[in-house]
Amino acid sequence: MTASRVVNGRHGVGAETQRRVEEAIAALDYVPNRIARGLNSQKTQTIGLIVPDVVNPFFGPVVRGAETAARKAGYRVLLCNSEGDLRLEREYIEDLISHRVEGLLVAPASDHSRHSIFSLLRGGFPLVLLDRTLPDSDCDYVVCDGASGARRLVEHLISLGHRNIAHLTDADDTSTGQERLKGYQEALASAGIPYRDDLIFRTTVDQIGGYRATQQVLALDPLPTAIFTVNNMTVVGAMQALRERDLEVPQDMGLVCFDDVEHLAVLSPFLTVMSQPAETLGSLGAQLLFERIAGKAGPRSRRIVLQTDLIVRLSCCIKGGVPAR
Amino acid sequence: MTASRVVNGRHGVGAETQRRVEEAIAALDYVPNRIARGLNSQKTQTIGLIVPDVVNPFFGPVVRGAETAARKAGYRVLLCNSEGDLRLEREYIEDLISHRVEGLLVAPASDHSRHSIFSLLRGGFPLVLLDRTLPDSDCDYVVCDGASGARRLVEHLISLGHRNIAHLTDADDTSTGQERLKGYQEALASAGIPYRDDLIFRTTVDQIGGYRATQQVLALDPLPTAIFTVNNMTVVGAMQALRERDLEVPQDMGLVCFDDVEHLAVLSPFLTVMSQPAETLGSLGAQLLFERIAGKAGPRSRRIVLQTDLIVRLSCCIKGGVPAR
DNA sequence: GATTTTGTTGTTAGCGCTAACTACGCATAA
DNA sequence: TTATGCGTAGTTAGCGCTAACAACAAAATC
Repeated sequence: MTASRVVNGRHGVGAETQRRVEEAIAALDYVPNRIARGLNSQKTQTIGLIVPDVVNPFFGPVVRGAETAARKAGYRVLLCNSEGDLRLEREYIEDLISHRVEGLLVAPASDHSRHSIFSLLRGGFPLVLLDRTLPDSDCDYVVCDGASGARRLVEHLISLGHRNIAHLTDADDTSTGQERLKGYQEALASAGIPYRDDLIFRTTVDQIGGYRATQQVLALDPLPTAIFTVNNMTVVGAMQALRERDLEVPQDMGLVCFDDVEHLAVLSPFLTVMSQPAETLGSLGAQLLFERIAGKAGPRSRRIVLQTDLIVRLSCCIKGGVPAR
Repeated sequence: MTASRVVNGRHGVGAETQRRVEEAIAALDYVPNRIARGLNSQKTQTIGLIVPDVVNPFFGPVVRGAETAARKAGYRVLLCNSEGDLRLEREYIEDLISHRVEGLLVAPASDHSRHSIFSLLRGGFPLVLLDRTLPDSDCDYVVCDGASGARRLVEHLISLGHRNIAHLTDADDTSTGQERLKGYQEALASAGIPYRDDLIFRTTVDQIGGYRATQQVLALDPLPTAIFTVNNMTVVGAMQALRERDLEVPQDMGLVCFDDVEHLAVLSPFLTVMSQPAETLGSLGAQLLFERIAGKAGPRSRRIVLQTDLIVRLSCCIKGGVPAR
């Protein structure tokens, strides 16, 4: 007990005793066991963070933001890559609870994630959703304003003369996809351009999905003059498909997307994008979570919506104007 | 005890009893407590992973590789970003030990990391170094062959006619920097080009460091015809500095570096690079670590050196030949 | 029928820590 | 002197789990 007091810097230990304990600590290379401490305090100083993929240039900064905020709050982060897979996501959640994380930051795979998330976490377990919301959910989240972002992005295309804009998005089971589609529709509507269902291409929002969807776009006649892809992975696949067909961006096809990639932006300032504050999203999410864990949050769920930034580069600005199609 | 047997799927429980226990588990939303299990088994099913920065396009895949391998082995990963800071790195190691991780994967900040790493981990704690080795270290590691990679990269430049090649590297306190410099020197030597100390620019190997060092390069007279930067962050800064001075790559200056960036490679296949198998490095490191943890590894340290791939793109191939300087 | 075996269930203890409390010596106050 | 308070050190118990063992009934064996 006296040793415990010394380790935790509590008062009520004589100077001589303290010295002897410290001596023993040094001699034995003693490191306090947080596992044991956690067992009786029910505090593990650990949170779980589930993202689809750390390598995704959007989620990398999210992870860093969350981890840095966690460190500052004295917490460690158990990182999990769900690969956007519901089964894996569920397995991770279960396992993290078993590891007694004090809270969970989750960027859910899709709307269907709500089954695992809310069944496993019923009973007020501290949870903050990142990037995406879930239907019928009443919990804290931090997301970006996808509708406004998409609207501004598409308005930008329209202002350049584009009328015929394809949109590559997901299977309509994520809040991000739904919001961005909504923004796309709003922009068309306010410009008086009719919405055409055949310009929406649903796919997996990764590189290969973007590639395949773009192949479908390129089968259209007439071709659209621009493509708006739902995220940074899809746009890579789109670029591949365009290059294969010897179509130049922006001369033959305008191209814009959500998410900026920092390195890319410097090395090749090319894509016009809607940039999301990913690192802020991660650190704010962590902050909300720690407030929740500390019981300082109140019963109402807190919803933070971050604004996005339009970054205009070259991928849709055409000197000779938009091709007539 | 009987409940414990059911939870762990041990035999020796009657069918009826098992049913009743399972019923209770469901009714109570019972989730086994790994913390308590870990306390008496001394196994937490957890490893620590320390990298300078997950956002770095090299370390992202390392983390994913390690995490995926860990999941397959039934382990979770505590992720830490050391920011290349020795103090922070030390703090993390201490904390992870306190969290009783069963082993540690570390991409060390620099040669100086060995003080914290080996003082904290004396006594055979399972440890695998990633990406960089440490001087006087006798422990498992997985790295890439930096000397050979750098040599081939510089030989490529030389084969294109470059003779006057600047090299941006770090403060000579990382094995990666030392190896790559060695490769650079070897390539020059075997081509009979004298090594010039004034073409080596030491800096922090991040974007701003690359930027500043390149400004110094551009103060040379005559200018070198190509720059070889030690990694993917430095090259971004270099590109910035070149652009500010209206120097075109490759017409006015050749540019090559270590590390490929996947998205970038597709969106803008521009930089000639030496690509490192980052994800493999992470997953192999994790595998070595789990063998060590399981006691299957033997006392000898295992050293894995992965080969790198030269990817030739446009950033140093000049149609009109190398400018005479 | 007596003994052994087998299968099932329960008990005890301890992993390392700390909240809550007890014990005790010493100084101060009544 | 006795009562009171304070500062320091130590005891007990319990967090949730499981190894090791004990207990017991039913079944198999002698």
